Parts: sequence; C-alpha cells; structure tokens
Amino acid sequence: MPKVEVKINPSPEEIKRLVDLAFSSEALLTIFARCRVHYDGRAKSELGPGDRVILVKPDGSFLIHQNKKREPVNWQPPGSRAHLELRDKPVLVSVRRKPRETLEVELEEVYMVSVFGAEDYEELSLTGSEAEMAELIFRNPEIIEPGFRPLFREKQIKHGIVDILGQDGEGNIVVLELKRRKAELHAVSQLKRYVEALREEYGEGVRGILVAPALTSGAERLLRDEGLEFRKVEPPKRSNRRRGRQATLF
Amino acid sequence: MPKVEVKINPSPEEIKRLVDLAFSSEALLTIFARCRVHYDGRAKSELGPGDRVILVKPDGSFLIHQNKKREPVNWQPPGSRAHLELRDKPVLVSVRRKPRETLEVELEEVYMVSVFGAEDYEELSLTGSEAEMAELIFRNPEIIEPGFRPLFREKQIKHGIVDILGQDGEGNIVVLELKRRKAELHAVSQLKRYVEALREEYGEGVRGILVAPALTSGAERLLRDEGLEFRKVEPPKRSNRRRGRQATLF
DNA sequence: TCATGCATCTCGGGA
DNA sequence: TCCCGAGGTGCATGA
Repeated sequence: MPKVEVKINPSPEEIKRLVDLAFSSEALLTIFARCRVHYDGRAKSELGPGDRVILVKPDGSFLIHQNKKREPVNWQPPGSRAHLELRDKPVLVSVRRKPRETLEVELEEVYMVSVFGAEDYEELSLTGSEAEMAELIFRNPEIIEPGFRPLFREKQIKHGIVDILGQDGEGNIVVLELKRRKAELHAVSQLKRYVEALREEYGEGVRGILVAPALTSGAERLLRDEGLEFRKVEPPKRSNRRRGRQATLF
Repeated sequence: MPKVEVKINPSPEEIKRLVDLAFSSEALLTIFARCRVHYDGRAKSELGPGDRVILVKPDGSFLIHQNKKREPVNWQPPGSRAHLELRDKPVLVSVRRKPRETLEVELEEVYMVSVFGAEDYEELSLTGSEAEMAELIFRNPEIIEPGFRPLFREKQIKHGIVDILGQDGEGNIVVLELKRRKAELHAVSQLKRYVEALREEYGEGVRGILVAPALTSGAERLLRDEGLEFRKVEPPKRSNRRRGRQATLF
C-alpha cells in the first residue's frame, strides 16, 4: 500500500474522495489551493483570496500557511473536527468545542490534494531547558553560592509556584527563579511576587535570586530597585543522551 | 506555467533538482519523508526516524510536522538559509545566524517532493484584540467608571509600558492593564509593577484596575491582597469590516 | 476541568 | 539592535 496519494488539479469529486480518504484512514491531508478563510471563536478573522498550504492532521490539528513566517495564518488546535462541504465551491470546515470555534476555508482553486499515511513513533528529545537548569542546581547547589541548600522544586505558595525554594548558610529562605534565556522585566516581577508572599508568611529573612544566562537592562534596574539578586547560569546542554524514556541503569 | 510540480518517490537527483527549483524560484517546498532531525542552537534536540511533513518557505521559515499537534516538532524561523547536501542520504540543512542555529534533516526515504509557486497578497484581518479593547475604552471611558479620563496609551514608565494611563473624577492617577481573555496571576503582577512605579513618583493617589472578561481564582486573590481593582470588559468583535488597509471614505 | 508557567516561544512596535 | 509585551498563543503538569 503506497504511503502517498496525490492528485493535481482535482475535480470537486476527486477532492471529496481524497479528503474523505484522509479522514477515514487517519492520514495527513495536504492541500495547495487558492482560498479564502473565515474564523470565529476566541477572536474573529477574515483572510482574502490567496495561495496557501493547508494541513489537516489526524488528531484534528488544522493549519493554514501563507508563504511567509513560522506561524500559520489560521489554524485549529488538536481535537477539532473537520469535514468537506460541497457548496458552490468546496469548503473545508473545522469545528472545535470548548471553546466553540469554527474555521471555514473556501477552496476557490485547488492545485493539489495529497493524502500521506504517516507513521511516526518517535518523540523529540530536547536539552537545554529550564528543567535541566533546576537539575543542575540540585546536583551542584554551590553554583548559586556556598552554603546554599535547595529544598523544594516547583513549590506551590500563596501566589504562584516557586521554581526552587531553599536556604542559605545563614538560615534565610531563598527563592530561585530560573530562566533558560535572558531574563526580562516579567521574570523579576515573578520573583518579586514569590518573595513578597513568603515574607508575608516568614518575615524579612527571605532572599530572591534570579538565575539566568543574562538580564535585560530593565530587568537589572528593577532587580536592583527591589533588592533582589542575580546569578549568571547557562542552561546546560547534555551531549547526546535521550530524554524521557531514558536508559535505565540495569 | 503550472503552479505545482510534484514527484512521487523521487531519486536523489530528482530531489536535488526540485529543491533547487523551489529555492531559486521563491516557491514553497513541501516534502513527505521518513527522516531524522538534529537541532542545535538556543537549545539542542534529536528526533529519531519517522514520517513527517517538511515545509520550507521562501522567507527561510522551515517547519517539520509530525502527525499530531499544532506545533512543528522542529523548525527554523524566517531569515534562515536552507540547502540540500547529498551525503550517504540527502540532508536538508538550514542555518540561522544571530543566534547561530542549525537544523539538519536526514532524508531516509522521500515519498514525495513538491514545489508550489504560491502567490498571496492578502493579510489577515483580525478583531477581538486587546488593541480594540483600548480603542473601546478611549471612545467610552465610562465603561471603566463615571468620570474616568484616559490620557495615554502604551505609556512608557520606569518599569515597563502601561496599557492605558488616565485620571479618575477625584484626580487620582489610574493605571489600566487590559487582557483580552481571562486574566491570570501574571497580569496582576504586571499591574502591580506599574502601580508601584507610579506611586514611587506621584505618591499614594494611584489606582490600578485590571480590565478583562474574567479573572482566575489566583488572580482575584492577589488583586484583593494588593488593593487593586477589576472591571469586567469583553474584547469587542467588529462585525465585518477589514482591518489594516481599511477602506477609505472617498 | 481549571490554574499556572515554560517555550529553540513568535511577532510587532518603539527607542 | 535590544527591549517589552501580546497572542485565537500552544503545551505539559498538578490540583
């Protein structure tokens, strides 16, 4: 059985057949077409006629790509349900419930329809995340400062969830906010929110440290004004190993 | 000249020809293939073999889609430069400078290559944004409260940029933070940062109002604890008109 | 389900 | 260029 079926310049009947084939066989549907797009849901949008790539995945994900940018111009998330209606022109409709959102693609001219029975059992293995910065700090607490002891990870407090909660050599409570990239104002506000919530509960012996590879100018200014601290730490990149289903030791 | 050229089960030479055609003619390149993917840049990732859809746009955007989820599993942003190398297997390489990032796609089996000369001059017209909430408030300040006068939009202050800065009937300075959807802790922290910066400068006569269709439980708690206020406002959806290049009146 | 925060976030606007 | 914040953010994780 072939992985791919393609039709160039299909008739409406051929479009219908291939779209139904894709949906019934859990295959990836790809259409090259001149189309208009109407969206209504959390927001509302209109897109006039032009050539686009339309991708419908078996999990309901629906993407419309123009010839620029990384982002689809319109889309539906996984779990949406799509079907083809033959009106004057064929129209691809995708509906999401909760929140209710509808996407309609008027196919003015279809240049190509394809059905791709893609098989894929692999997951991405990624390194250099904030989670790995946290692991690094738990293994080597001295990179924060001598005497630092990390105690909790992702600790829920009154107004949010602290990345790492620990103590310094003097017995102060220490809040760490980690950022895998240059930290912005946003990150300082987050840290300040945690520090203030903990001072409310434990008094003045609470320090806040922003841990990141760098700071923006504004973040540095706010951090200084608020008496918070900074430690420069790069997110570690593991060399080769797989993440997730990690090799066990026996 | 046809809009689309497609080859099923192409040879390495045919792959090379079509990829070069796509890049030289500013066309959209779409490949269905079993591939492995290696990424190194801001982070680093590996993806084992599986069937994917690869999309390379003329602006350098590079997307690799699995058969699930809205998001590409790997990508490069616009401005990246791609080329095909014929090693043991053909390898698509995309490089971004600043920051340096490389994406390598080993093509283990290519089921289809296509070149789509897409023409598109339309831009998305979207309604229901935060910007439109701001316009609504400038036109109808009383939806905030009687006597409210909006004065500045996107006003830069010491620690950030305030959505709307105005005054109330008593002459207090009023900061509005707008959210087009349910406001979270993050939004309250933002508002608090602006209010504190302005109190630093102007004293206690500064009020902060979070303007959104709803609040999360945690946002409501923090807002209350900080003595900030809430006004329920839905983002307005225009009925039909085009946005951006709006129709002129003559 | 909701709430919370990360993300190779992307993207646009402004200084 | 950097900085800042919106986004139909998407997405995983926990309660």
